[in-house]
Amino acid sequence: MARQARHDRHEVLAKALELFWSKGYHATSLKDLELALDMRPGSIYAAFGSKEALFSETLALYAETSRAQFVEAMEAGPSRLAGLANHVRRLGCVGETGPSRACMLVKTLLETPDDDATLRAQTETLMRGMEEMFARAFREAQARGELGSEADPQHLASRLQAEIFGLRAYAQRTDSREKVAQLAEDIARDVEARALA
Amino acid sequence: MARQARHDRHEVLAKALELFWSKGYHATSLKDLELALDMRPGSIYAAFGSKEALFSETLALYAETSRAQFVEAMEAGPSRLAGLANHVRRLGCVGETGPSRACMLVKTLLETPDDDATLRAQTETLMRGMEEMFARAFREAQARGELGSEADPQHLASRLQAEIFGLRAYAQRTDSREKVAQLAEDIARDVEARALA
DNA sequence: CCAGAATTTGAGCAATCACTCAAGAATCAC
DNA sequence: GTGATTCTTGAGTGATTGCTCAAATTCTGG
Repeated sequence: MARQARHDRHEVLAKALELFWSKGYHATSLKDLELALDMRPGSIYAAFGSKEALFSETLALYAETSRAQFVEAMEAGPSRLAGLANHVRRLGCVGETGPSRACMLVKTLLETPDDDATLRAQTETLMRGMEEMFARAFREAQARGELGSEADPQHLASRLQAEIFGLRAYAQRTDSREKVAQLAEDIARDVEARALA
Repeated sequence: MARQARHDRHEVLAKALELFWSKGYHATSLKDLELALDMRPGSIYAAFGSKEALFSETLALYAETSRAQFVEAMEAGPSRLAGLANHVRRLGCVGETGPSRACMLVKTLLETPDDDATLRAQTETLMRGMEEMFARAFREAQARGELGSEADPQHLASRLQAEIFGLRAYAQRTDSREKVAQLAEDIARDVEARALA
């Protein structure tokens, strides 16, 4: 048959994710990638095709990881609204884990020029996916009677996503984990406060 | 004496602002600047010293413009809280004016690598300045009895800034001006709702 | 031990990057 | 006009960019 690959694809993607998330797409050079992945340009291109394609896979991995974290937080909560609040509170504790505090999707959205339609479309799709998960959680909360029937789950989802965007961008600004945790607590309380008495 | 300069410095800065705000620092090349400013590299460097220095001046201009808009919104409102709400509602109508919907300070914060201490420090300073203006407005609202004495103006300012970060990042995501305006309205109402009856 | 398939290597490609500088052009006082 | 001063020009700098590809390497089946 053939020679076996030296690198595990998933591990390589994880390393690339760390680098891209930390530095952003434009500021990450192939030299940086060669060092971080311990691969020479030929191998990188044989495996992923281009810097942009690698970044794209990386972004998908990020979104999938985020999704998993959300599901975990939802399952931990006694109710749908509590699950959402859990998720927000956990986001308030960033910095111990990831290479950046800000959401990688937001970083990508803000640094992607208008003319790069492909990457922009992918980011938009992944963001809509996240928002749709929030919307579903709110819808289920409504169906379970946690939420009043006059509430608009889709709108609540948009609002929550915007607040999370803001929380994490602010987290990138400040060094105070305490302050970020406090902001997350505020948002989580607002979510819980929508519950019917 | 000497030859007079062909370009007005302020106009040039405004053009550079538009370009940098639209494309981001890294994605903007000197070729782009030469075209947008109608200046050759020699003139650009004679006038500003470096790409980074030009960007820095540009960022300061952006912050100053934002500050002026905030002051205008505050003066338009019958009260401090109303002024803050005005400001938020106006931010919900972005897209008609600027080259990007997202805040340039946030874009810069998210694309600036950790090792670029200078630019990071400038961004942080400008952001703190904005937050401080919010804090002062809340403090004045408290002094005027618009706000309960148990409220924490500094914290309210942080929260508002995070919400604005999120609103504008979300605005970059969606095409629906209507949705953005709705989110801005939500935030504005929350500010007004803190008023004592 | 070998033929062949799969993978890795790294020198090197054209293009672009931010930037420089000697020369030319424009405007002043006289 | 003339000389002095300032600004603009644009070809060209070395470095770096994303990327290629022929050769070397490492594996498998027979």
